[in-house]
Amino acid sequence: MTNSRPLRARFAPSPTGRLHVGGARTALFNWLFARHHGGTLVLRIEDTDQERSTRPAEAALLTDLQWMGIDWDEGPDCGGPFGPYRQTERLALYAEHAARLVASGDAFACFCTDAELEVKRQAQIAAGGEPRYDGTCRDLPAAEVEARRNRGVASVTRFRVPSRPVHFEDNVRGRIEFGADTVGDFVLLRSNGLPTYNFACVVDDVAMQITHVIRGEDHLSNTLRQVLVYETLHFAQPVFAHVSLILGEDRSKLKKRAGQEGTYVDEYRDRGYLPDALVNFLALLGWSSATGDEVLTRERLRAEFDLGRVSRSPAIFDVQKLRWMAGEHVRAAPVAGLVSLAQPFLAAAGLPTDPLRVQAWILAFRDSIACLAEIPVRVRELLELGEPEPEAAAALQTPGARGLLALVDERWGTRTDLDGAAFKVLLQESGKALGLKGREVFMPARAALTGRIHGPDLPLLFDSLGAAAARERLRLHARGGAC
RNA sequence: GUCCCCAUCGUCUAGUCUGGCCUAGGACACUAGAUUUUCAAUCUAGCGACACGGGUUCGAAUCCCGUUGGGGGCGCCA
Repeated sequence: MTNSRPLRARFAPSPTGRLHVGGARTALFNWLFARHHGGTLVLRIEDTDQERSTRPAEAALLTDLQWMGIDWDEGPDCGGPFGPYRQTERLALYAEHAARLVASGDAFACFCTDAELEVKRQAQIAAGGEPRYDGTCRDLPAAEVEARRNRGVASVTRFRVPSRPVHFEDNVRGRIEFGADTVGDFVLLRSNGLPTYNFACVVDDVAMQITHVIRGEDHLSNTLRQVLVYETLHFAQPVFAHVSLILGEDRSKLKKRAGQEGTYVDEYRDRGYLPDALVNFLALLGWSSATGDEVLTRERLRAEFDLGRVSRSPAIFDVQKLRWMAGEHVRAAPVAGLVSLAQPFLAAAGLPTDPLRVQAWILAFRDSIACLAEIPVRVRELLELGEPEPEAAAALQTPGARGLLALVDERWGTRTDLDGAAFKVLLQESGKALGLKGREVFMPARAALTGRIHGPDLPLLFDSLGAAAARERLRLHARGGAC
């Protein structure tokens, strides 16, 4: 169902909690799609659940999206020609359409209570059937409706579901068909006057002239209901695209409830992952580049994104692969950028943040980290020199080790211009003078400097430590020094 | 239970629409080797999959049917 209207996509979260990776992926696909085609992206807040929606959650949502580099053209914060963009601020619109449906006989008042409905549902399930509204109030005479209203009995407005099969075209799945009578009459307006999701969603997508609805597969059966509403209201339907879900390691839907570690976007921000890395990883969950490449910049993602390459089967969120990809992005990032991103993490850990030192640390550790929160951990390990590990102690006991360190110290003399590269030269020359092999000179030096036998390149380590600290540690083990 | 969706290495996937180029390609992880002063990074190699059963066809991972398995929905949540 292509049309020539200008392309408008939307992301419509409910502000009921933190943004989780599934929602983030949906937002990302919409963003990628809109930006790829030069269309408009709308951010709509679906806050009709007053119990659970909060303003702080909404603010957090925007923060998370912005951190990911997902921007929108119309939304609650920036307005737009089809606002307002919070559903609770559009109630008159829903009421109006609901009234139209009631007037045409396509909707009716229902006085059943929650408790009554729940009992019926349980009975239907027990009887081995599908739980659904049984039509109790479907054909109440107008006078009876009036009478109950006058008595002050609470009511909801239900959609009179027509008894006919429904089908729609899905951009990633093809034709989807539902037989007649697969759903019962569903609620349009609650007793408190607020619309339900399936109603508000249709009214708004139409009012906001949305042309493409890209959302999770969990909405497939909602789309059935929504299409019914589109049809009876004679609204033009958008193109639907249902993206498969992201599953947890237990293969079940990644729920908003407290789940496994790493299911919320803010966790990645807090850990100092590069947003482009998360974006890259999420994009590859259910989509792939035609080139087969996997480590992709945001620009390439945007240039190559294509709904036709979105996969139908669900994907499990593989934290291990995300960590690898995050590391790739760290290695590809400009050092200056990493320095400023690392500074807050160092400051929070009470560590120095002067740019030159931070740069030395970045250079030393960037090959082995996935996120910036790992920097202070590594720096602390480096700065806090404890007892040498057994292997390091052994390296310091090798014949010539202490003599070497002493010679280095002696040749170092009063020079103050020593950096990592110069230190390496000094080491090598001293070793040569004593007839030592590469390993015999580097291992004792490493052991003296860090108390360990593994770690980054020695010159990088030297610069990370600073000449003064390095020399101090060297002298500790030079000649007959204590252990 | 019922409706809908899905089904390729442990995981993400290419290939499926437009059957043959697929004795199924890549990536993560894992294993081994190379390289390096060590670790990491990097490079090379190895391991490893078309869920099953029927069709259709000269030929099927690709099309059809069934089975099984997995997921999602079935709310005055979204």
